[in-house]
Amino acid sequence: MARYRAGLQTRERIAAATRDLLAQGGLEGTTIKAICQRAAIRPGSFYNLFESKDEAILTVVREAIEAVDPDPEGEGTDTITELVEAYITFVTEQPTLARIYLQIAVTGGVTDPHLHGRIVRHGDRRRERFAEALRRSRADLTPRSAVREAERILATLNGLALFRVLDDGFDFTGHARELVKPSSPPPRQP
Amino acid sequence: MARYRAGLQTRERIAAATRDLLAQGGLEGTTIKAICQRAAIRPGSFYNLFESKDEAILTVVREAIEAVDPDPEGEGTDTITELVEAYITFVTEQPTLARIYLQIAVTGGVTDPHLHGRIVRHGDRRRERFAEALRRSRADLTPRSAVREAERILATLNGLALFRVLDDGFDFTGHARELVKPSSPPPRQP
DNA sequence: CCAGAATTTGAGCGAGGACTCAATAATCTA
DNA sequence: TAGATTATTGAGTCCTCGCTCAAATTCTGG
Repeated sequence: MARYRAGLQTRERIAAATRDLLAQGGLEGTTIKAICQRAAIRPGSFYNLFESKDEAILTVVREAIEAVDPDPEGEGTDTITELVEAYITFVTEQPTLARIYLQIAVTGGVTDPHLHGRIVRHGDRRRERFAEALRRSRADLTPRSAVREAERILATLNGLALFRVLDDGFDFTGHARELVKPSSPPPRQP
Repeated sequence: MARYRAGLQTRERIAAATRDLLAQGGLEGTTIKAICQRAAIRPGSFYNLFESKDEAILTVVREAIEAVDPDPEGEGTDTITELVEAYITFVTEQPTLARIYLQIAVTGGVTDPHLHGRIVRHGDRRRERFAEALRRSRADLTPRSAVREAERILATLNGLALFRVLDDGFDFTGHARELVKPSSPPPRQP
């Protein structure tokens, strides 16, 4: 589809425009017209480089999620703390994309069966990843109980992200860090 | 607006149709056409009984928010276990409303400022309620730490509900009950 | 039963959405 | 540089959306 330099550059401009629009106005304000305006192109160019509007949006969301992955190679060396920190970064530095991420999980999961499959698979992978990280640091955990605790931690993280979406002032970071440091009381530096 | 029996009944049918559609396909799939089709009426009737599409949606949303609150009188006698059990009942017996409840938590907060206010106020009330119940059963908690733990529990509950929305088989009830019985291992009756 | 009010109908409006396509221009490869 | 491929254009299609309204029908209190 895109093979020449010009096309690849334009594709990047479109992605950037989509990213900006999503970040400032959510799904609602992200129209083809707006994307084209911001990327300084005409609709025909958009559809020469992207299959559909959804493809552009999913591209941006996937990029955002991957950009924050502490272990993109999948070496299985990441710790639970690193995984949580990655999520903290994602939620605090890309709050709107985080909202879209949750939005797609709740709404898109029901509408489109293909998207639903993607989301479920992503969730499974994520749960396994957390469970493995847990077992690496705590040998006493059985595979079963590691999965269970991974589920609890992930649920809490998502729920906390939900609060943060509603209230910018919510202490998402502090809450999330406490999750993986349950033994010691919250530190205080006077 | 609606004064005769026929009108009141139709109004209820429209609300039910809106509720079902919201749960099924989210805001996206909830169009006037779809609502009318499901309620077996024509658009004119809809607009004779509702000001706008938003009014119908807000009606359903208000119902969902109120359904999550088991003790609207606020007598201040409920325990944390009762509150969690109420949420379990809500999620498992009213999955439709539960899904809507989560959807508006993610999406509704941004678009409509009036709705945003409602959601935030609901969240504040709920957080205080959980915190007070916690303090009643555990005298050692400071007001501050009670609120903090209430936030954590509520976040986890919402996150678990999100998983449950995506996967009917997810053990929401078991997870939720473990949250308020952290000291003892899960009981087993042979 | 009847007059007035409420309810229902259904074609259709204007706006805005995603998307198309034939023609032209730009770019790369051999 | 010629030929082939890709990129860009932009007017325009088709669709669906929320919503309207005059006319017909149904309901209810007196």
